Amino acid sequence: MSSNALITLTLPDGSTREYESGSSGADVAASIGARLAKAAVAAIVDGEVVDLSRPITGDSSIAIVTAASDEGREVLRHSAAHLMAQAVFDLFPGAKYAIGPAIADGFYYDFELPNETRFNDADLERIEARMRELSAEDQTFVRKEYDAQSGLELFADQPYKVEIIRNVTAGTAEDDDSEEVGGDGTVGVYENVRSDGTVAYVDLCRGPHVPTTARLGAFKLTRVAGAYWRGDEKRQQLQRIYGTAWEDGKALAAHLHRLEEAEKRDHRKLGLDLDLFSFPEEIGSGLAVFHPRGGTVRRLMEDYSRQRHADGGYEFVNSPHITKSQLFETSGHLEWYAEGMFPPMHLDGETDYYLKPMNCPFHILIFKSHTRSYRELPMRLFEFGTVYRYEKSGVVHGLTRVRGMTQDDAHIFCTREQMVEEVQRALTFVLGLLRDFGLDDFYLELSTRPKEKAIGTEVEWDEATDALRRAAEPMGLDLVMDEGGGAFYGPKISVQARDAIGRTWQMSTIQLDFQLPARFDLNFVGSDNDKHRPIMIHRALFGSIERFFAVLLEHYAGAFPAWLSPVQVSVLPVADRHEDYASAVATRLKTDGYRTEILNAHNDTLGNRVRRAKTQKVPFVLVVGDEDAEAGTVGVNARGADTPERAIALEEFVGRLASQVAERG
RNA sequence: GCCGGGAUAGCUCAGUCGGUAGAGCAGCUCACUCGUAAUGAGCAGGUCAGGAGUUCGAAUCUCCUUCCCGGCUCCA
Repeated sequence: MSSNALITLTLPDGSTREYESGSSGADVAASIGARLAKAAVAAIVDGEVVDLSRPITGDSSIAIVTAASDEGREVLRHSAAHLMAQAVFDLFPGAKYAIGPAIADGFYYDFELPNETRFNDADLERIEARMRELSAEDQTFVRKEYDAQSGLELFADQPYKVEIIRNVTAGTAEDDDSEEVGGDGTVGVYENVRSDGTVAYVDLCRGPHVPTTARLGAFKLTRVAGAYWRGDEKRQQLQRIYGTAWEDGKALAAHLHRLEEAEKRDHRKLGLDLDLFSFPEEIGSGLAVFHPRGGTVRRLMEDYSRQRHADGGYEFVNSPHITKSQLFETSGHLEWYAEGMFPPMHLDGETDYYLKPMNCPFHILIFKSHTRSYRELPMRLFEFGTVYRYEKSGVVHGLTRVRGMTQDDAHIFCTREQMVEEVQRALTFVLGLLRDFGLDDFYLELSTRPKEKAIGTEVEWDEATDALRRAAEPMGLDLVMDEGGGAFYGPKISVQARDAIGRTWQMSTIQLDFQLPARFDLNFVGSDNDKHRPIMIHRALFGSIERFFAVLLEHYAGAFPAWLSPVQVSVLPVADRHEDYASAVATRLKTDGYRTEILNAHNDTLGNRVRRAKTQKVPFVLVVGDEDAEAGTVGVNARGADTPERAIALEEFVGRLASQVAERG
């Protein structure tokens, strides 16, 4: 093809332009405008994101990627990971590098340092400073392609790169490898080239990258962490450095600001500030106590849940916290789940006792206490069951990951014919319940048979998994697969909820189980007078009350809706002489069951008391003075309202509060 | 469990070179009695997470334990 052959490129707006064959994205950007050329970091040619410098040799569609786009930021972050690795090599000679992808909001790179050296926080500053120097050198990212053999030679002293190349060429690539190498057998390599033409850094990489390191400025290294090679705890632990990178300083600052805002919602901080719960060191890791205010919220959650379960056809049961080991031997927990259990209590001359990590075996025994008829099915047994799990020390986290928790747990015993309908019914039930608590953005996840820890046959698992899928599909929600994520006894559907700032939380789980009924030899008498084996559905809707509490706390940033607020109304007399009236107002509210406190004038100014109530995120602050005592009114300062209202008739306020609470607002 | 970082008053934090601790807020008392996000003064509050070691002397240096934070793995 001659150098002046023309190609036709189609721009995103549908217009076409002609260029010389071999023109690059950079040429196209420059021909459109100087500003675009400056902002460009990559190009999308026929749907594929490529380097700006990649020559285009045929008619194509093209879009210029600027840094301020999702694709652009990904390129930026991936390039920043290379820059970081280069800085690490400069400062830590002999380092080995593994993988360094872009991730949500940032990037990381995994390293192995010689002599078991570890990065510390001070190293992050040095590495970041070195990155800035390298960025200032304006090194060019240059793509090269090699065959596999040359690639292996090039990275001969880099065992992780060698493993990646071998995997790709052997066709056994793992997911991460596609970040690094193209799928066509060629090994893509990027070099960072200095202005004098020398090569400063080489990496195995699919790309694309920004044109030069000077494009990378708005970045920050955030933390250092251990990470297992291939995410496998049986393999080498590497040193991972996380960073974030953005199109400009303003976007970086905005990101850091978002992190700060999310920190303000942290349930651990809010739990302290609002006096809801604590984790006394004396009790032990992952074991919470709920204070009166937190206890109130929890009671309200439980009360509402009980009412819904009663309406939903559940029967209430109760079971102890400990049991003889035999029960968990029969259930398979001691074989499959022992590492999640607290060690046993040894009693002289008796069998061992265990704290329960799950409620299911107990509910099974309740089912088994009689001969059951098909007429009793589906039997739905519900309990707020407190369980204890020996979580590994590094995973305990606030209320979302604890060692003692209460599940809103139920086990549904039903026939094979009923199971799809029962799962569907449970899904509908949970979505309604979660919506009542103010969550309304969901998707579903279907977790399948674990690779190693699973009981039962493939056929049973397939049937159970298929039943869950059939139940989930009509819900009209996205269904995401989670291969290998099921429990040891059955697959599960989990409901994932997005909160007010877009984070997702695993809430409810619904599991279908053919195994435990068999292990416990459960049966019921059918209409044919024969024995049949029931199916079991395990389901917890809040997940755990502790976790759900944390999710709500973060979702609402501590400002619980009025129906859940530990204190719904604070009554503030303007001066001591209004105490009697304030007391009368409070009594009136308490008569209707509203949680009301009085903040008296003694020792404290009105302004400060308003502040205290507002800080505690009380939904309604009532200020009562001479005019109110005279007229039977209140001043209403509603949470979130711009200005307080004056002279509202007490009964009018009560009505307003009543309707808000009734609507669970 | 693994890697990194931590623990000083109820909370947030300061504490220099190793010489046994300090502030603000919260609490209590008194004064003030006030109409919508911090009135003033005073008082009290600490085995510096726990233990061992080094030292004439440890909040400070070393080791162990507990607990917390950020990740990895795991998970409701």
